[in-house]
This record gives sequence, C-alpha cells and structure tokens, in this order.
Amino acid sequence: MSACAQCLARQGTLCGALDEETRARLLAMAHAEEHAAGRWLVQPGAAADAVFILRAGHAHVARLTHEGKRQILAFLFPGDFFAFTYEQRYAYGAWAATDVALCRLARHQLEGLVTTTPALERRIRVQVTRQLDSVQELVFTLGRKTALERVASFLWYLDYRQRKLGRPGAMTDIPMSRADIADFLGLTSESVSRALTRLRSEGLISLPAADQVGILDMPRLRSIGVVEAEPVPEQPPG
Amino acid sequence: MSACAQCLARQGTLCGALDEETRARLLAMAHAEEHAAGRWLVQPGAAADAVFILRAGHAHVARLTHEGKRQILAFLFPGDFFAFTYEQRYAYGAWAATDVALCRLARHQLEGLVTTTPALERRIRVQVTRQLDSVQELVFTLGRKTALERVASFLWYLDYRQRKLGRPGAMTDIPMSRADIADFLGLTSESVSRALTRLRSEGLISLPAADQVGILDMPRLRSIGVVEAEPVPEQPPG
DNA sequence: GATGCTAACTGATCTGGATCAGTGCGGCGC
DNA sequence: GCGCCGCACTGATCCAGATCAGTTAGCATC
Repeated sequence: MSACAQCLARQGTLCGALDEETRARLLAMAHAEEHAAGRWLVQPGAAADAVFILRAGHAHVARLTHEGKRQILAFLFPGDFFAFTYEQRYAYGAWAATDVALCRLARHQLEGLVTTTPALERRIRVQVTRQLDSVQELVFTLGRKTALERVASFLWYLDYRQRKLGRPGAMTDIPMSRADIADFLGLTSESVSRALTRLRSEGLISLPAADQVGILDMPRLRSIGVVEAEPVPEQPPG
Repeated sequence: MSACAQCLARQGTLCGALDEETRARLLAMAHAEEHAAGRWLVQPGAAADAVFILRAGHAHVARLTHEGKRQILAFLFPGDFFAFTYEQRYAYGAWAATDVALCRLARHQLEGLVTTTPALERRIRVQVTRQLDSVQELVFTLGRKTALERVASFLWYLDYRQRKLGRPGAMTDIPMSRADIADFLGLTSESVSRALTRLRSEGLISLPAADQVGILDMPRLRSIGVVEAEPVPEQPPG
C-alpha cells in the first residue's frame, strides 16, 4: 500500500467517503513527499498550483508581515488538507513544525477529476465550508475573548482534535511552542504562559510537562473558553 | 421580471455565470422576501434549512455571547449570499441593518439542483472559498493590527466593495454605525471614532458626514492598513 | 424654533496584556 | 559530569485601547 493510499482512505477527511474508483484516480495523481521540520511547505506568495493533504507530523498555515509579525491561521493535523484556493498565488504560507509527510495533488489534475466527479466536488465543498466555520470561530476568539478565555478554548480545541484522531488518553499533547500558540491566539508567549499558570493554579488543568496538559475540569474549562453562542429569541445587542 | 431574477443574473455572484436553464431552475425555487430594518434574517441557533442572497439593503453576519458581546463576522452587500452551512443549525445570525430584500432558496431544493449541475456546484465552491479567504483576512486584522491599522484597512475594504458594485463617486458610503464597525474590528466605538479623527487630522481622509468618507490619500491609507503579506524567500520568524 | 432623542465625538482615567528583564530547567554535545 | 542553549516561566513596568463621563451635532416632533 503506497504512502498516500492510507491517508486518502482516512474517514472524515477529504476523500474518506468516496467510491473505490475515484479514490484510485486520486491516488494515481497523488505524489508522496517528505519534508524536514522548519521549512515552508507552501511559500507565501508562490503560484497556487497544488493542494496538499498532511499525512504525518504537524504544520501550520500562517501569514506574515514585513515587520516580522506573524498570524497563524490554522494548525494542521494528519488528514487535514490545505493550500486550496482559487487565487493565482497563495496569500498565506504553510510551515512544517515537525518533520512531515504529505500527499501533493496538482491543482489542474485535481480540477479535472473534480469536474467529472460530483461526489468529490461535494466532499471538497463540505471540507471548505467546515474550514470556514472554524476560521469564523477563530475570528470570534480574536475579536471578543480575553487572554484566559482564548487559552482555555485553545486547550479545548487541542483536546477535541486529538480525540477525533483517536487518542483517548488522559493527557493532551501540545505539539507546538508557546510562541506558536500566541501567534494563533493574537497574544504573546508570556501571556500564554501566564494564562496556563493561572488555569493550573485554579485546578482546571495539570501541566506535567511543557508539551502536555491534563484537563481536570472540562466543564469549567469549556465555560471559561467557549463562551457559547446562544439562540437569541428576539432583539439584538446593538 | 421577478424580484429575484435580477439578483440571480448579477455577475460575479453566486449565479452570474450560469447557463439559462440552471438560472431558470434557481429562479423557480427562489422565494422573494422583504424584511424591515432591525430584525434577524437568520436566527442564531435556528435550523439551517435555507440559503439567502441579499438583493437590496445592508445586513451583517454576527455571533453573540450570553454577556451581550457581539462579533460581526461579515458585512453583507447586495449580491452576497449567506447562511450556507452543512451543520444542522446556524452557529451565527444574520441581522438586517436596513430594510432588506432577499432571495430565499430552500436548502434541500438547492442541494438537489446542485448534485445534478456541476457548474452550480463549482460556483458555490468558488464563492465559499472566497469567503474563506476574506475571513482569514479578518483573522489577521484582529490578531495582529493596531486600532488605526484596523480602521484604515476597513475603509479600504468599504471602498473596494462599493467600487465593485459600480459606484465610482469620490465619496464612499459608511452604511453602518460606529458600534457595528467596532464589533467587526474587535474594538469599541470610541476607538473607531478616535482612529477616524486621527486619519482625518493627518489628511488621509475627509469626513463630510458621519456616514461618508472621502479617501484623500489611498496609497498611504493602504500602507497603514493593509500590512501586505510578503513572499518570504526562506526562514520563518518563529 | 424649542424639545427631546440618538449617535458621534472627545477628554480623563483605568487596566489587560505587551514589553523588558531576568531566572529556571531540560536536552544535548563533548 | 559539565557547560551550553533554547524555551518556559515569572516579575516589573509601560502603554494602547477600554471604560466612564460628558459634550456636540443632527433630526424628528410638536
């Protein structure tokens, strides 16, 4: 079984629910790649000619400014696809945080298959819509949450992602640095540290190592972090 | 010509580039609606059973918290479609800022047409991807820009949207309140006012009325606001 | 054209998170 | 084992933007 086959068969991702034939065709055009940690997988501003699926490792999508500011737009977990756009060039870059393995799909090839395969088209639409929902979630976090709320919701999100990948352990990995978390949440690494310390001192989490959290009180963590949207019967705030 | 026909024929939107037959079918399932200012067009948390296209007026997509905080996720202009999701319920609401006119498309009907019409499927995918790009832009704004930068980029955005709708006048309308702008940019209305005052006092804009700006120095406004992503040759910041 | 009423603006003060400046610690090379 | 290096944490100070408190400018109503 080729390197890409397994990742294309994964449930709940781009191709999981597709029929055999379509998956075989995708597999035929998929190009397996490996990259070392600390490299651009997608160069910001490069010609947008391919779509990728992360097979293994951790990566993130980020936008940079000329002053060296960075905003991480998404953390990528195995099975996630990225670099999908209709623009000529990528507005953002994708960075390998660890050693990673990818499937690369040439955009024009994929586009060809998509036009003759409604089921694939639909899968892509579902995935892009999901991504839209999750970025809107991030907008809310950045616009209207305090530092503590941001970190609490981030821990919930980390746990959720890892649970979905099927790791039911008591501990949740933190596979990125404090600086990465800060650049995702619109904070500094110091603020992330302080928020974690505070959550620990209040007994919501344990921090046995810098890259591991144990969530001790999920309901309270959720209530601090998630700030649930509520079905409003009538009348707006503004 | 029915109320919806014109909006379905509009170029650059959901249905602009479709063939006659598909457009006729869409038109057949489109239900024209009008709503007064200050009402929910889409109730947050309501069953997600329809998709809408804004025909006339202004509206916005917003998420609320139980503490009365609000984050506006997008301002809607004529031709925009919204409330498109694969979830059971809307995570966000859409609010009529002025009197509005809509086309309503029942989700199950649209879904049926979409599966047999690749061109429509593709149009939706392009639109959703564009929305994703613009929300990512907002993430960057909220995560890494100062108040002045946010307001400057917002004015550029307003001007861009209105230019695209074909209003080449020297003045740009501001069809929403300062509080709305604040809730979009993650600020307070006071901060929005101060930023506008400062941009005016530095000669970048004129403010003949509260709901109109004249952009006097677009290059400088862009350079303050847009903080362009730059194609990085190698090496990350983190 | 006086009387409210609402939204925009502005000034004074407060504060959450940034910034600056360390300390502590775990992993790695020698 | 020991020194080095990089990251996480923590303490002290600073500051951008929030908050609080008016003032001003339309605009509708009588």
